[in-house]
Amino acid sequence: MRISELAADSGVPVPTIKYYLREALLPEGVRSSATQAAYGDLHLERLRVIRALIEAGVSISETRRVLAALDDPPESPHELLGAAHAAVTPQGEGEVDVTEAERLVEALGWKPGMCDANSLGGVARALQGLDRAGFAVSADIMPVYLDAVQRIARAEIAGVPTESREAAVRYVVLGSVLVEPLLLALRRVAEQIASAERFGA
Amino acid sequence: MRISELAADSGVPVPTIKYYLREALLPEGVRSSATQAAYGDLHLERLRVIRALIEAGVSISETRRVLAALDDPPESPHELLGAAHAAVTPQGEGEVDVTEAERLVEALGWKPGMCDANSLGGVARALQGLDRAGFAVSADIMPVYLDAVQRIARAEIAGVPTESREAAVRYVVLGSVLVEPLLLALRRVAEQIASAERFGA
DNA sequence: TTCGATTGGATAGTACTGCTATCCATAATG
DNA sequence: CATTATGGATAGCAGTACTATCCAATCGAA
Repeated sequence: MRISELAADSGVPVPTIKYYLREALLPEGVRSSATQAAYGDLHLERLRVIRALIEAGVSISETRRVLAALDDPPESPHELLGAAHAAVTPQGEGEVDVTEAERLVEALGWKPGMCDANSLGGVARALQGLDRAGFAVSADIMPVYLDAVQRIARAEIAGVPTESREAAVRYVVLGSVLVEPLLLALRRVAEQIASAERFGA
Repeated sequence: MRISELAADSGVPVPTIKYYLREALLPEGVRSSATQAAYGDLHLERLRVIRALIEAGVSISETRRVLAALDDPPESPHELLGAAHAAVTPQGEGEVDVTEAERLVEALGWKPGMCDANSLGGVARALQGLDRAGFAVSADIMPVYLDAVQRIARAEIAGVPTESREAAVRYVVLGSVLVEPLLLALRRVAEQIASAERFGA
């Protein structure tokens, strides 16, 4: 497959594909001469993953890290999850106090060292953002959040396919990243429905 | 309070405050002369909300719409929620097929017209993104997602304060937007814990 | 009252991101 | 042999969130 066919099949313009090649999101094709390279179905598939990640709001550099995790799977699925999360979790600038976050996630069975520092920092930064806006999450609702994310996470992790490592890699990396917009969108719809139920349409 | 005090108290540099004034995120102070204006605690509070929204990844124009919803609350809390969601829901470029999304959210008690088209479109676009990446959400997990977001939404809507309209406005607008990073961060931590439980630390 | 500092207002510049356009020598193709 | 496509390089562009500079007016301390 030549680059123009790859562009036609994927719907991504040739200059953009060249850009992804430059940015090392897409591996180079097999060179057959100085002005020719052949691309295969793997390139097409990879291109679709790239587009999905970028449209989901993942930046180029994060996408590169996610793809690196896909290409170079660590030993255990657990480390893989960490790599995928590290690739995509926004790492905040300043220091944050994680003690509140630690206290919170103890309800999930958390113990020190059980998850990477940056993920915990993400919780801490989210709490900080709410706090600085003067918004307090009520004590009634936080347990609901914790219970809900625990149900989600357990079902997701229980569903990790074990027969093939490649399948597990795909599942964990894409699942943790690409499902985020789905969950947020579903929450919005659910809020509107619950609101209609309570306040009337 | 002068602009320099506002900057000192909020931690936001003066040129940035000027920028927010230009962008109409922050209302002007009370002018006492051609080169003097007084800012009050409302400005300080507003500034904190602006920073929280922007740090949560909300763009300037979305922030402006969220603040407009805060300032100009519609009749019912239900419409308010719609306004907040419309302000902050990314509206995709192309057309999407929402029939799959409709079918999905019927499990939440959804009926035609029960939520605004763009929120449903958000679900459809998220599904499309997953699909194009070749990632299928398993039939076992989707019900867990639906159940989890429904629990979350019901608890949130049940907690809407009714005694004061202003409190309800704050709750709905900030709650729907600023809690998003918290939920995503909690999910990541919960996934890591569930993963550690299943695969060993 | 004088003089440096501050303010509002305007305008322009910056850094970054995700492309997009153009050019070129080379090489495949009809 | 003329047309077209390719890889590679470089430059440009549009959008976003600031940041910097300048100015005349005015405040406020000496």
